[in-house]
Parts: sequence; C-alpha cells; structure tokens
Amino acid sequence: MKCYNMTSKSRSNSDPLPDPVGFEAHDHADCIVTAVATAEAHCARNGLRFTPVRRKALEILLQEHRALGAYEMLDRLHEEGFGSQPPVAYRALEFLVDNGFAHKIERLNAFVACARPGASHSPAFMICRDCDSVAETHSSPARGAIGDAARATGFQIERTVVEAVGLCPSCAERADHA
Amino acid sequence: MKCYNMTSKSRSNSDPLPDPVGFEAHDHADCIVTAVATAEAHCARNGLRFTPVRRKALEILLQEHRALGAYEMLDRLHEEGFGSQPPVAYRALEFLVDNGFAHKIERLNAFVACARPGASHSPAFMICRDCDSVAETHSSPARGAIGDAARATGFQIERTVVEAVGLCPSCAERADHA
DNA sequence: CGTCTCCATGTGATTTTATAACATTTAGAG
DNA sequence: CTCTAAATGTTATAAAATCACATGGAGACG
Repeated sequence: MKCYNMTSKSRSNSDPLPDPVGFEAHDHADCIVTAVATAEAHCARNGLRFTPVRRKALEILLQEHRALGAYEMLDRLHEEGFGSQPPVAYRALEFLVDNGFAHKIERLNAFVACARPGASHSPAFMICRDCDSVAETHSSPARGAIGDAARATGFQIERTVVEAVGLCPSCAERADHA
Repeated sequence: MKCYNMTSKSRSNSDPLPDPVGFEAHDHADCIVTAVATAEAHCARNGLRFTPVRRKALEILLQEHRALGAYEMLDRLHEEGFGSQPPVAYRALEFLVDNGFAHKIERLNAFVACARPGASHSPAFMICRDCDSVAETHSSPARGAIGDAARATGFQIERTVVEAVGLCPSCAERADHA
C-alpha cells in the first residue's frame, strides 16, 4: 500500500489522495510494521509493558495516519474488544505520548503517531485549517527566538509545542482556483 | 503599582513576588491604561465595536496578568454584571484574540492579554509547568526549521502556535534546592 | 424622527474533552 | 505459590466549548 506522509481528517476511500507535493510517498504497511517493532523494542529495552491495548492503539494511529481524537480512538478500541470508557483511550494515548510513539496536537485536541519513532526529537507540526491534515517535521527550540528568550530570562525549556496552522499544498491550490 | 511581566496562576497577595530575573518590572496600572487605549484606537480605526463586555474582558486579563480559563473569565464578567453563560466569555475572548489584544495558550486552554498590543507579531510563550506562569516573547516562523519545512512542502503558514513548557527561573531555583 | 437591518448580548441546552475514584485482574519478582 | 505493583475496567463527574434561538441596541438610510 502506498500512502503519503500526511494525514487527513475526513477523506473517504473514494476521494483522490491529496497532492503529495513535499510529502514523501512511502509504503504504509511497511511503516506500520516498522513503527510497531520500534516501539516493542524500546519497551523491551526499558522494562515497559507493551500491552495489547497500547499496541492496538498505536496500530490504529498508524493505520489512520491522521490526528485522531481520544473519543474516536475509544470507539476503535472498543470495536476491537477493549473497554468502552474514556480512560481506556486516554491511558493508552498517554503511554504512547510519554514514550514518544505518538504526539498530541494541542491545537486539535487530537493525537498522531510519531513519524520518527525512536529518534529523540522536538516535533513540529503543520496543520491544514481546511482539511485538518497534519504533517510532522522537527524544530530546534534551542536555536531561534524562543531559545534566545529562554536563555535571556533563565527559563529552562523541557518541551516545546510548535504547530503551524495554514493551508496544505492541495487546499492552497484549491483556494487559488476559487 | 509595580509588577512583573510574568503571570502566575495561584499566587495569593501575601506570597512573595516571583523572582523577576529576566522579566521586566513595569508599571502595571499604566500598562493597563495603555493597552486598553491601544485597543480602543484600533477598534475606532477599523470600525469594530469595543463594547463594555469586550473592554471589561480585556481589563480583567490585563489586571490578572496571567492565563485565565474561559470559565474564570465568565465568573469575573458575571460578577461585573454581565451574563452568566459560557458564550458570554467565549465571545468576548474570541473578539480579543481575533483582533490581537489577547492570545490563547493552547497548552492550558487559557487566555492572556497580549504583551505587545498593536504590534503585529507571532507570539511565543514560555509556560512554567510548576507554577503555570506564562511569559510572552515572539518567534519568527518563517526562519527556522518549521519555515524551511513549510517552504519545502508548499505549506502556507498563516499562524503559529509556539509554546515552550519548562521551569521558570524561580521554580528552577526552588527545584535546585530540593 | 422613524424604521430597518445587522450585530451583539443573553439564555437554556447540549456536545466534546478530560479526570477522579475505586474494584478487579494480571504479569512478574521472590 | 504468593505477594506486589501495574494495568485494566467501570461508574461518575468535571471542565471546556458550542448550538440554537430570543431579545436588544447602534448606526444607516429615508
């Protein structure tokens, strides 16, 4: 299966794929296998329990390949035979986020699988305001204006939320036509 | 009244002020007057209605000088004689945010008065995970890794959310002692 | 001055997102 | 085998945000 490193909220299977400009095409089935294996190895190394719900939650995020709300995740997990109450989803997602297998998109109150599992990084996201697709890249908080400000004030940065909102290539093109 | 350009969530009047390292001391009463006047002028110039609720909401944010949740704002507005239902607060806050008089801190689901009203800018925030204080600075989205990624992919950035989470100077110092 | 229209305000109701509290189960240590 | 700590499941509730609709006031226009 071919797909693009871009996530779209409400795209049915019959819709055309979004314009891949700048978003690397890759083999999705393979990337799921790889990501799950990476997570499994990380857990084994660190004495973490990669339990069935946690594994399934990660698989769902990878399969969907888009930002999923906690309650959407809950529905999926429940369909798969897990519990039906919010904490089931929130706990699995918390585990994935804490261990770097997924990220929370604050702007959307939603979660995406990490595009670079294993690699320690400060993620940054580009969020399309039109189609809600999300692409992950990385930022260097220490460099740049915020790093300077932190050094100047004595603020110790532990984590950064960097989310750019705008138009993805395909929606920008559509907007131009109108 | 002297205060610091730093906002703290749960600091009673009797608590000592936070360490001002890196946070400019300034005359707070004056900064409120200036900010309100700036907003008023901007509205006059642009045919916007700077109504009583909107003005009061801005004054409250400025006075509090910290990130305020929508429901906290609602309580304050209600105390001042305005309506008691959530839309009252959400609408006033939306107006302030849309016009650059306030910003939403996504990470906290809360709002702060803009520290640079009038000046068009991409705000960035430093949020203390210990005391919830928030300091505003600015970022340059076009430069830096995210700008590069956007250009490379054809993503059009319209707005950025940049929030650094970590320890403010005073909480970092306290942590060192422990 | 009237009146029309648009926007703002106010309210009740509901939806969406997230956490608290506690019982039960299960994996792994010893 | 048993003990312990962590994980799972549940009910209940809190917190954040929006919907839908009635009322009211400011300004445009005649």
